[in-house]
Amino acid sequence: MKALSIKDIALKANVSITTVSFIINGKAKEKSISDAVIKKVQKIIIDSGYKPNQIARSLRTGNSNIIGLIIEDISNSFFSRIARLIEDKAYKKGYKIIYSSTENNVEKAQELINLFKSRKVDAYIISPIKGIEEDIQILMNENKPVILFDRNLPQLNTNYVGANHFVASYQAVQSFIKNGKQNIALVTTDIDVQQIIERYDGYKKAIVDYALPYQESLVLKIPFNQAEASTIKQIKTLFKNKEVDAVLFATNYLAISGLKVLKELDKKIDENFSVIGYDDHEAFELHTPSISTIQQPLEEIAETIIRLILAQLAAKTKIPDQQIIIPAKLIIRN
Amino acid sequence: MKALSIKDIALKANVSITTVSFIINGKAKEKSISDAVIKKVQKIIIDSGYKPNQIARSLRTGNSNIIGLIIEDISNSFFSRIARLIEDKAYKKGYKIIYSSTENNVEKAQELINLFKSRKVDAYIISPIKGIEEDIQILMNENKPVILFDRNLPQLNTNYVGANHFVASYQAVQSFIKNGKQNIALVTTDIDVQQIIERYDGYKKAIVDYALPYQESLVLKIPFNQAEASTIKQIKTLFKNKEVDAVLFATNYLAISGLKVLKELDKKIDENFSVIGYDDHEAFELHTPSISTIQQPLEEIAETIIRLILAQLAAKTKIPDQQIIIPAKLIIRN
DNA sequence: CTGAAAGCGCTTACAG
DNA sequence: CTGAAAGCGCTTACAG
Repeated sequence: MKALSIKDIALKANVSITTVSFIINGKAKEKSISDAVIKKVQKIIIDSGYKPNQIARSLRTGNSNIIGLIIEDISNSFFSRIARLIEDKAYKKGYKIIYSSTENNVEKAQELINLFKSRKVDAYIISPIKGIEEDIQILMNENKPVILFDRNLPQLNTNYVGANHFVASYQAVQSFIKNGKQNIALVTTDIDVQQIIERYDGYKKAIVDYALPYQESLVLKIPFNQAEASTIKQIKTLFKNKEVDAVLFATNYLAISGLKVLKELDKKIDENFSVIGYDDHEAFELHTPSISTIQQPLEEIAETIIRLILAQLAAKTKIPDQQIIIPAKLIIRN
Repeated sequence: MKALSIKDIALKANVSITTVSFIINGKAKEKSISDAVIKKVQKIIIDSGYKPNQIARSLRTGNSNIIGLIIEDISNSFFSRIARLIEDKAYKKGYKIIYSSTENNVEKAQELINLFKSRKVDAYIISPIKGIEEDIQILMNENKPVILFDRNLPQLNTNYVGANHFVASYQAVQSFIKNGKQNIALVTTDIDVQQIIERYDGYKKAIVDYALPYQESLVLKIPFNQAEASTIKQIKTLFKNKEVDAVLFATNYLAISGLKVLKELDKKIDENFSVIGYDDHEAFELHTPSISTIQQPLEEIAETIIRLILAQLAAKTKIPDQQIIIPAKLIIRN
């Protein structure tokens, strides 16, 4: 059973396909098609259940009403929540999302960009990784709207939407210090991206500002993509260091691993040992005791991304790129 | 800067676009193109960075190498994990995924199916909802591969991959009973889909088989899509019923809400009060005490879905639909 | 007020 | 061993 085409509709209605096309695209008035013809054609379209072939339309017009979303890992709740919000908002404006996970792998990210390019996506929302600067620059040269989020690539002059990680982690450490903590650890990843480096910088700056000794041994950089068992082992070693009286985790999954370690070690979170997580996670609030965390304003980030994208898509000429930094919020739970 | 087309490559290589097309599609040998020409054209393609326009290819061939994934909500970790696994496996076979969330809304699901249709996706993976039987039947009539997962639509004779929820919830209740529980509650949703009904049926059957009184008042059917605050209120009322000594939650998010209630009420999970969750969640293991749960074998489900899809896509003729029921696992943590 | 025709970038049956 | 041409289903400049 072959799908109907615009030709079939034109035939049934005894008009040209031009006329049908104008009516479908709401240009009937503008092209002064008679009301009678409009009515007739619309009825036939509805009765027959005809749906225009978007592929043909894309080939002709060069755009697709699809926005490509490239993220690190859809199964990470930070990304899946953002994806859902972006999807909702895009959908309301008539755009669909194609997404894919890079797994933090440069080759996969490049392939994805090429793939999206060959599918003629109208715009790109990318949580980028180091090493794809050039590919992104090419997109920009082709005048495609590109919005980076979560992570920025400082070499690039793109649109960027992200949280202020430096300030957030500074404040987290500050709150530890104000509660009398002296040996504050940071558990972070070894990936070399700005938003992770900022978290480290904020941590270090707070330590220094408050005249605490900076101790290299309290900073644990977990290799990205390693099995959780190894991560747990490394964190365990850190926690066995009796000095540590507070820990800031730089990502939610590291915090989860850390909490598992605490559970295994039967080490309590109390006035002698404090924990702050990142990006929030349902497990944080439920944990006994509840875990304080740094929350990125997901709704606001998604909203801003879509706003920028739509502005770019609507603009006839290139609008200046914007770097939008949104404050993250330290949620103290105890 | 316009993208290169096959014409540009043909021009540069001084051959016809037919020849270039054959080479791109690996039909050069079969069409006995000379090695010299193949080499020359391939070099030009690589040097120029030419990528075929997939939109044009799709229009011509009628397929897209895209699989449409329609789920309830990507931000639910059950779905985002499945999505990630499906994406990985599909990607390895050269297929991309477009996904979208239905939010359990029939109109949105219908729109999505139409949208995917108009984009000529090659196959559909759908976590369906009641009310789209007809739309799915139409896809099947058009001979498009369709795999339902998570939820089945019994009226339809489609491929289906899902866990055995009846047995799983039966076993959960059985384990409560063996531990001497007498007043076992079920917190479930009011959505009228098979996989939820099965969980209820398994619960009830176990109660009856073990000659416990079935108590309507211990079954809480939470309206889908209501604000969590209302859910919490309803669960709170249930828990204040002093009789309840065990609870089975039929979904992970209901269990999360339930755990929040227990925390608020300061009600302990111990030998007097047991809890089993569903679908697992990182918070379950971390919880104090750890929460037992029914785990669906995500990897196996994703693997099976992709296997069925690829078999269908490879088949010249329609292969019989299969209903594959995979056992779920009761994970006891305490 | 409406239509014939070109063209988007491919694939492939047919011809030589 | 290789190419000219039709056609996938649309949109739109042009003509009347």
